[in-house]
Amino acid sequence: MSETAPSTPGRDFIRDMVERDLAAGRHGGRVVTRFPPEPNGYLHIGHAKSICLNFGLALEYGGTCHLRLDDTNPETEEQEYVEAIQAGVRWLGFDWGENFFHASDYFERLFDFAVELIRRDKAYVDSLNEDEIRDYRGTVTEPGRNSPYRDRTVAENLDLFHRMRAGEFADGAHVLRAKIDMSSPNMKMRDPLLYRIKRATHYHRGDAWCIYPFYDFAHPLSDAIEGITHSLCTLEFENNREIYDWLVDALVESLPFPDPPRQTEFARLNLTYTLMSKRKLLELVERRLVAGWDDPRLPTLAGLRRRGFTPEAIRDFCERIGVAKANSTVDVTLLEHCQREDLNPQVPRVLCVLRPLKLVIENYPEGQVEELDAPFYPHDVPKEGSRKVPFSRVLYIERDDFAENPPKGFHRLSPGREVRLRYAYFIRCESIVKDPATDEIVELRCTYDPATRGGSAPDGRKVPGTLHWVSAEHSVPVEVRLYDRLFKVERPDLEEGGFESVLNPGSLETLTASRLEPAAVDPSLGDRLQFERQGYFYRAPVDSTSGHLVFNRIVPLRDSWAQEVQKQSPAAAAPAPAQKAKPPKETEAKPLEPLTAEEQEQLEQIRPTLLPIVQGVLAAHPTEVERYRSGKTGILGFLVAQVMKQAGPAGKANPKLVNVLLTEKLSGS
RNA sequence: UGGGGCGUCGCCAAGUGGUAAGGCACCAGACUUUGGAUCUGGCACUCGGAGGUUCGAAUCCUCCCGCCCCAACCA
Repeated sequence: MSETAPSTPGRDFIRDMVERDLAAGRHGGRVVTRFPPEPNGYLHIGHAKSICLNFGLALEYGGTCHLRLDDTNPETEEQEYVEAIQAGVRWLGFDWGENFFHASDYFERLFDFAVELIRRDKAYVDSLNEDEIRDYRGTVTEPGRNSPYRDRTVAENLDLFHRMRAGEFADGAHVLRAKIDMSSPNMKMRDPLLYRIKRATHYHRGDAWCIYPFYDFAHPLSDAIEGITHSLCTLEFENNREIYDWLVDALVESLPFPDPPRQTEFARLNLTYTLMSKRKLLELVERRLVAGWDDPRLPTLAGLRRRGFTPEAIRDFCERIGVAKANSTVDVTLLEHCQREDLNPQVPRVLCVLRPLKLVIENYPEGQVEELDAPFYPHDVPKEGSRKVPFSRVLYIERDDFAENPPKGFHRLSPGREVRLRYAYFIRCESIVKDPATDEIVELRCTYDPATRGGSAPDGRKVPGTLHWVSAEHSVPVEVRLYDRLFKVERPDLEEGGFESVLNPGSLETLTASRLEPAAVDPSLGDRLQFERQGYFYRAPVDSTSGHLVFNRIVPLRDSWAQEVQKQSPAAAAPAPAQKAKPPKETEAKPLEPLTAEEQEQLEQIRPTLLPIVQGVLAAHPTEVERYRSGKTGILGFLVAQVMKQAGPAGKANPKLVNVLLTEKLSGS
């Protein structure tokens, strides 16, 4: 793992639990976790949360974390996914060492566990068909009924189960079920299915088996086989925990470790403006709504990686979102923030004009070229390095940086206005050249001030803004892909008409005429660069060819001018902020119950002992006293606590009397 | 509706009987050769609601409300 991996993870209920278990000596002091994906899809940032949690826990407590493929359903699983999963975990920066496992490698042992269960009369072969099983299960409000096959003898069940394995029956003819309780209020406990007959080639086991265990059976027992101590999963498995415990407890004597693993659930990650369910991601891929599992607009690890996100940023993000049990949707701006924070202090700044507008400097000699010094890092990034940027008579600037009729607050170029070209000269716009046919601005005619070389004026005059630019002749053409959120709404999954209706048509904008300063072509600068005033970009390795450079925008820079423009647009101004005028709540503390005569007497008795303490506390906490007097009366509780502490062992002082005394002193001098 | 969970700022999230942390977002200002970064300040008199217990409640008790999960031979 890279050394930038966070070393001070946040506190959460899971780490609290692990520490309690460690303190109690459970599991012989071991901490063993696992990340158990099913190889039926690509990993996404929601999995990253789980990976960071499981591997992070192991790292923090000197334990290990296993990577285990939960491959019990041959129909949906593929080797391609296995490799993508391994690549994803490794890319994130985690190492499973020797601990790479397949649940399907445990099939023989799992079969033996099932036989053991049958011998104990805790499992039976059921011969109801699928519909009947559903029917017998009952509903959430009505109990289920026992299957007519539920009372088969142990011998009969043993025989049938072995013959299921031997392939004597058709798919679906029989299943193995746990014998628990068909009237359990927990639907999951109504004799859950343990094994089904399914003739399908397994990507890892081939045709070795024609019966396959279900998740509810395979998962807890795989955990037990591996000596997992803490089995962490997401909230939707809460109801399955009862089976988990039932199984590991039922088979505890046959298990390799004395303390069985226990399952703990936490909330899965949701992110705004995207989708996180494997099913919907698959749909996007299969319907070609995106270019593939690694489409840079997708929240898949493959997509984020191809987009240019860094594992450091993703780990930081996973740490900041915390781990809890409340369903939540994290604002994607937090992810973007983490990515900027990671890149800001380390990547070189270069100049790239995304949408070029030609600019001719009329008083600059034709054919002249100057090499201007430009540092790679701004003053606030403590890194060294610079390059030469060629300056000439014909340049390109960003189209957005010129306005014929500048709106209020516009700091850039407009007719007659002077601005600075970054690291170069002050220029003034003298005239505009338009295409007579379309009226489109095709060229700007400017003059420069030779005295401002480097970007500052000897006479100290100021300029409203600084623009990035490139020399037309020396810059190199590049393709730039501007990625934006895939959906137009925060919660596409909640959309009535399906997520397709809210796809953002502008989620990918491909710019083919962008121009990059020549020095930035050098690959030794690194794969990630900041294009000044635009954002962080990634020299996309899979999309670039030797003669054709492609840059992906990872994340734009914050843009307060764009926000200003937003605010000024009439569309944005429409929704009047419904100011929730909450009437000030009457919070006057209910008056303290008057002291009884007895209490009054007590007070007088104890006053001499308590008074010095009260005064001491008051003197020791002048700011609190000040805040109390300015209306923050809640602090009284804090002051009472201080007096109580000093008054000696609990119970010595009557808090009510302390309260009275304190209030008296506070309202007095 | 039976069962299992969860409700603390716009979004996450600490806090578990004694002053409602922090981050993102947002707002204002300073600084600035990136409208970036940085810095400063502002952002919950109150914790889903109502009662109760207590000197003192987001924390304990009671009732209520809302949201999520469970009736695949998926995981």
